[in-house]
Amino acid sequence: MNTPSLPLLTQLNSLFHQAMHTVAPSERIVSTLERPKQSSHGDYAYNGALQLAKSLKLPPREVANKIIAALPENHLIERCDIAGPGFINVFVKSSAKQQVIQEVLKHKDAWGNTTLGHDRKLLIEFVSSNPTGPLHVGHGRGASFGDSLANILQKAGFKVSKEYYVNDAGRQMDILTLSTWLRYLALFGSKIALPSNGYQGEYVMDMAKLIKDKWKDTLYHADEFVLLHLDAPEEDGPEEAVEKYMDALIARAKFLLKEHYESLHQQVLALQLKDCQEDLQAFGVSFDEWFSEASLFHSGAVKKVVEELDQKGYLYRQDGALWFKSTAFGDEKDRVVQRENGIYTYFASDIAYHANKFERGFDVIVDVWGADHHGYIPRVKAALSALGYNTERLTVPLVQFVSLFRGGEKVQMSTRKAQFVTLRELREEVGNDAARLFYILRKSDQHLDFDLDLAKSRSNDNPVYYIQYAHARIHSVLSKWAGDTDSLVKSDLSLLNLDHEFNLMQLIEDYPDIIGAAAKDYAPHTLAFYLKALASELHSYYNSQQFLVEDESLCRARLALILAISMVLKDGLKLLGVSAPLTM
RNA sequence: GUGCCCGUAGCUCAAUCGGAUAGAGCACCAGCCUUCUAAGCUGGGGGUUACAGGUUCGAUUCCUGUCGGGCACGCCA
Repeated sequence: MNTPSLPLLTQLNSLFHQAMHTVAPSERIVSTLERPKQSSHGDYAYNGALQLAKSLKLPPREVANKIIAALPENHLIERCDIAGPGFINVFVKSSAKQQVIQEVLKHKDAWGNTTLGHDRKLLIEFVSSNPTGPLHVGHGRGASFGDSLANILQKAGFKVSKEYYVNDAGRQMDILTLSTWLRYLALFGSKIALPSNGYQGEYVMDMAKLIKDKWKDTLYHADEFVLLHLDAPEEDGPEEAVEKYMDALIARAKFLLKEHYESLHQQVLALQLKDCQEDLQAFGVSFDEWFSEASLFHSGAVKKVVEELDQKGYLYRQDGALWFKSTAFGDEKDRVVQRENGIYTYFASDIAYHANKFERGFDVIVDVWGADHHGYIPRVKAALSALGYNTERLTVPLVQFVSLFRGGEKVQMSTRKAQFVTLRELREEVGNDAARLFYILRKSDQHLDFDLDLAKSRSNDNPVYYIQYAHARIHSVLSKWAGDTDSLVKSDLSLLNLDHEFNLMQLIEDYPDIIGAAAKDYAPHTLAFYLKALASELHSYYNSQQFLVEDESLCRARLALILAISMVLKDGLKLLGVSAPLTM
């Protein structure tokens, strides 16, 4: 029966599925219809005959004939041609193509929703930068990618939770706390230099000032007490000595500050987290959960998960440390979970964290990581396998590095010297919309060359404006028309028979499949390219035809089409975190 | 040295998880505003998909090797 709310492609696939079943009841061919590259090859092409030919021991073109003959009665297909080695080229009736406009106008921003996810619970973790300093442009890519992907997955029918893993335990936080304290002491005239492996950024001094304002001299200790029996290593000395000196300073801070150390630690963490949250919020990125690493220690989850691995016989002791036999699960070498000094490694808390993700009942778990962490994946999966979890439910899309270009020159960045461009600076320079879009304009696992000049340019070279302009143009026309847009759903769509118009109908017809493909491949860039193509076709149509024509029926039909396009543009941009202005 | 990723037009990148004649944008050349926004449109030239084999009806896509580039190889996170 006719079910108009199903996308055209779904209905056609169903017809061919039935035909295939008639021709070869025992075969299970999963071929689906595709858009051919050339329009002369029909609106859709089917390659099922090619796939079936071998097992039926018949020429493909003959099989194609049988399939066509077996197609059920329908009002969608105009005709089928057999072409090339045995493709079936399907030509769809105009009325079936025009129908999509009404569908979009009826469903509005629900057009494109798919049931791919089947309401499965999905957890996506991204950014998860150490709260030890401002987010930089690399984190921005992870934020843009993760948030856009989360939106797309949600539209594709998953129940999505977004999570940020806060590394609030461990040595890095201690180093930040100490760095802040030394800067604080300097405000009282201290001469102690910040070690080279401390945090050098200006934000550390800002925190120091803030803490001095708040706590006055509560945390002050004279240099001779801070440095008692401690010798600062030479500036270009061995790295090991510098690390040792840092640990000694941290121990000294804990000793001198007593319970105040923990307060300072908490204060520093809170300030950094707040900064990070505000930054991301302004970037249009929000999270459902900020998951604390420290909570895994406090709850005993880390200890528990290590004990469980031990009970299952996957741990052994060597050189004083506790090792996990990850080689038993395909990893290159075994990994330490507890150091000789009794402290758990980051790996240990990460096992506990991922076990926790599984225990919370997510069907699909997505970790968005920087590509430099790719070597870390096998050991996490190994540990989860050892604990009995199905690691096929965990996927780890990798996000590659970002290089900034200004005036054709690469902008030099160095974490060591704290010479990195922050996400905040980038947003201020190019704006949120350009930043969000440029980040996902490349496949995530490819290096990204971010052209700052292009992102700022108000020209046709800039894809952000190009897409937004298409949306604004449509609304400019609609506001000039000044009619009731809700009434356009009743337009006579059979009047739309130009090539441009059919091209546009085809594009908005494809929107659900684009969402599905982007969700399946974890590839938001697919959506960005689609929106560029849709904007391009709209601009082309705009230049070739007048919309506000005297013939009222034709005028309303064309307005219905462009209104539908504006809805898809707006929805797609929203998924990517980009605004859709009504005027520009 | 070992593992993972990548190599497509002069440049930046796509290519519907093996499909038909590999596509866009930039740059270059030639055109389009007394008409709904020219932040736009129309037309043109440009390729041995790094290289060599293999798998099959069919390969940019899958396999092997070579060359070239990136990343990772800690009791760091």
